[in-house]
Amino acid sequence: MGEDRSSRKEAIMKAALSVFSQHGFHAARIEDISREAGVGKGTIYQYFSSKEDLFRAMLIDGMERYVRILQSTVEEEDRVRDRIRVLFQTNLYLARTNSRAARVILEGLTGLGDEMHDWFLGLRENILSSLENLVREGIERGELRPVNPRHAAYLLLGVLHTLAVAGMMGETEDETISDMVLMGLEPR
Amino acid sequence: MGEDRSSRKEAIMKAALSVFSQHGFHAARIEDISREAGVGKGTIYQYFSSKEDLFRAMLIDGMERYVRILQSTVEEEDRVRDRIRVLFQTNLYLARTNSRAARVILEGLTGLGDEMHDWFLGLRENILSSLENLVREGIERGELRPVNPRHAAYLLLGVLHTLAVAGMMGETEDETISDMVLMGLEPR
Amino acid sequence: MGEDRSSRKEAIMKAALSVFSQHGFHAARIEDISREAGVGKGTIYQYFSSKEDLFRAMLIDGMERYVRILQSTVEEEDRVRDRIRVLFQTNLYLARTNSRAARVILEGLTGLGDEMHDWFLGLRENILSSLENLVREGIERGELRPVNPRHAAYLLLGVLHTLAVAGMMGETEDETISDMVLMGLEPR
Amino acid sequence: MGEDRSSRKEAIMKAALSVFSQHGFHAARIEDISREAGVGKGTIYQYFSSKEDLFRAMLIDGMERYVRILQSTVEEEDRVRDRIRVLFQTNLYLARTNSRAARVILEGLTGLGDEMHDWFLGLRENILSSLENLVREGIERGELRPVNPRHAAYLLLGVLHTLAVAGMMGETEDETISDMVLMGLEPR
DNA sequence: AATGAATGAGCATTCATTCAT
DNA sequence: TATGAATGAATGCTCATTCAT
Repeated sequence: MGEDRSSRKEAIMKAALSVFSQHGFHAARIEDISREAGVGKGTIYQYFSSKEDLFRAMLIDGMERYVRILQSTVEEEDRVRDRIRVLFQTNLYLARTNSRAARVILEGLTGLGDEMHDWFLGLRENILSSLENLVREGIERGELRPVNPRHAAYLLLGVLHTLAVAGMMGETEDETISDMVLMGLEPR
Repeated sequence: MGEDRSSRKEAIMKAALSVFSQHGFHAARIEDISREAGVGKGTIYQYFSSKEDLFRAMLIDGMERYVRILQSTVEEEDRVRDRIRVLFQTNLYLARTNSRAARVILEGLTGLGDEMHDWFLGLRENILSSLENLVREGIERGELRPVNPRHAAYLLLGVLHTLAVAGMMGETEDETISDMVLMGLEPR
Repeated sequence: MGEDRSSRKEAIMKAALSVFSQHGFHAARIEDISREAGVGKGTIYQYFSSKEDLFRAMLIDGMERYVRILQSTVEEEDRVRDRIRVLFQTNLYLARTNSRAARVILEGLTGLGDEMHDWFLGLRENILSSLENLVREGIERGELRPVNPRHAAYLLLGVLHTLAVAGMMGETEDETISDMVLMGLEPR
Repeated sequence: MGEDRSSRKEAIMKAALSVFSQHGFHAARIEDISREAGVGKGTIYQYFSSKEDLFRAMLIDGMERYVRILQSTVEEEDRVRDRIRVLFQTNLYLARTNSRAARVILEGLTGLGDEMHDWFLGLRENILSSLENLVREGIERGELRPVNPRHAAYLLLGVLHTLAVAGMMGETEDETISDMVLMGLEPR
């Protein structure tokens, strides 16, 4: 029964991602989400207190999945430079294959109240910390030039973002960009 | 008379920027814009055919101003590396001082039809070309390492975007990022 | 349940007839209809897709009721001349007692698109055919002079219309008109 | 100058007839009328106090023209039966060639206040009186059977109306109807 | 718990009318 | 007198949310 609840909630969130991605927050209709989820309209309100609440939950869930995928990918590599490289690649790949979702996530910040804004800043800070640690480790191992780790983390995040936008836009960049960035970071 | 028309239209667009920035497209109400512009509700429809038309006009106008400011700033510098540096600085400064506007512009891409999407891609392509030319010139002058100019342009745009988001978020990055990027591009 | 739906739809159409009759199509407000029907504004849109759709449905329903009443009245008489006489009488009676409804129905033809226009022509043709058959039967039975049945049907419809307008206007004609018409049709 | 005023007013009423005929009262826009009349929007309010006032004036003017044409046609004939015959013919012809105008006049009665309703009843009464006199004269001359003149007038008006609707609908009746009516009225 | 019929707040847009020029 | 830019009242329709079943 707890299973049922859980799976039903997930079905709704999945449908929400689909519908919000296609129409954006305001144009998406609760009824469409309920139909896509295969539940009644009222049922959604058993799991989420409002449309906005559902959007928040979906956004948070989506982002956390996204970050988790990136993390797991990174952990498979040993050398820091390879980690950065697969980070870029996977990021681009995900953005390409989920361009609609990526777009609605980018949109998600506006008009959704300070609570979300703060949550987003927190998530961003987490990612920056991870990247910072990655750079610091690279420096310690001698794989990267001794730059300011915080600033390098910003640079990496920026490129991640750019590649996401590029993927979203349907552009097919190869990995030369990451090479250039790494060149700026590598020793010598 | 042409002046009056013109100034009234500008007043409306200015008010639109303000209101759209605060609430986003859907939550913004025409009546609020008209009040802020100091005109009647109906007057807006003398200059713009719909809420969406007004939003589009405001977005295009805002972006063109933004790009024009960046261009004029760049032209004041002589060396390519300095141009890139002021480009980053000005971009960050503008994003910081117009964070609300920057946010609505970033949001602007979603859900506004293919016409806008195409216009945006066109603008993006223009900017990329300019950056590409900048890099090419830098390479010719020996100021930059002989990288693929197109890819370098992508990198630069990405950093511009990132800095804009950083500025938008109220973060106060210094210019170390641009230094790192430039290190990745500089000869040797 | 089907009952509930049905009765609610009927309540709305009844209220629509009342309100449209009082103010005409454009001046009638959906909110007034919903109030008179005792339902919420939105409920109307569960049963009818637009104000115009509601008007059409009401018009068609009203006309069909009207025609049905006339038909049932006619069928109670045996002789053709008596049928024509009760046709005129009932028509005048209905127009008198439903003058507002009659007016909005007469108005209904204007500005409602070709679909309605075609529907109306079809209804008119049906009525003309019935009248034509009535005249033909009268001729065969020797009750009427051998006139062109089609043209006689036109004449009868014309008088029906006139009497309807007269009834609508509150005038109280007696049946002398039908006598005159019948005189024009009777043998010899 | 008085001429100018007069001709300008006529131009506006002519344009009003055209535009009201095409769209009906509510859907017609003052601006379209002013454009078609070749005057400024405000100018209309120098001659008419409101849209409704203009509609009234146009309706009255149109009906009076209509009646005047019918009268002049009738006066050209000598025998009563021929007068009735040309009355039917001209009426049908006018309705055919001015079907749009005929339609808006038929529509005109609804929702325009009691003042118009009264005016219309008065006009109708005038026409009925004329027809009544015509019938009376026909009886005195022995051209018509000694029927109740008032009731015969009703019959004639009814046929006029029917023929008008038929003409409006684009139907092409010949004059058999008038023959039938006359048969009902002729002596013996 | 699940449903979906019912609800009504909310808003873009139109257009008759005014009035400064 | 003529104009048309400016105005804002008025209303059809949508859709998030509720609640009786």
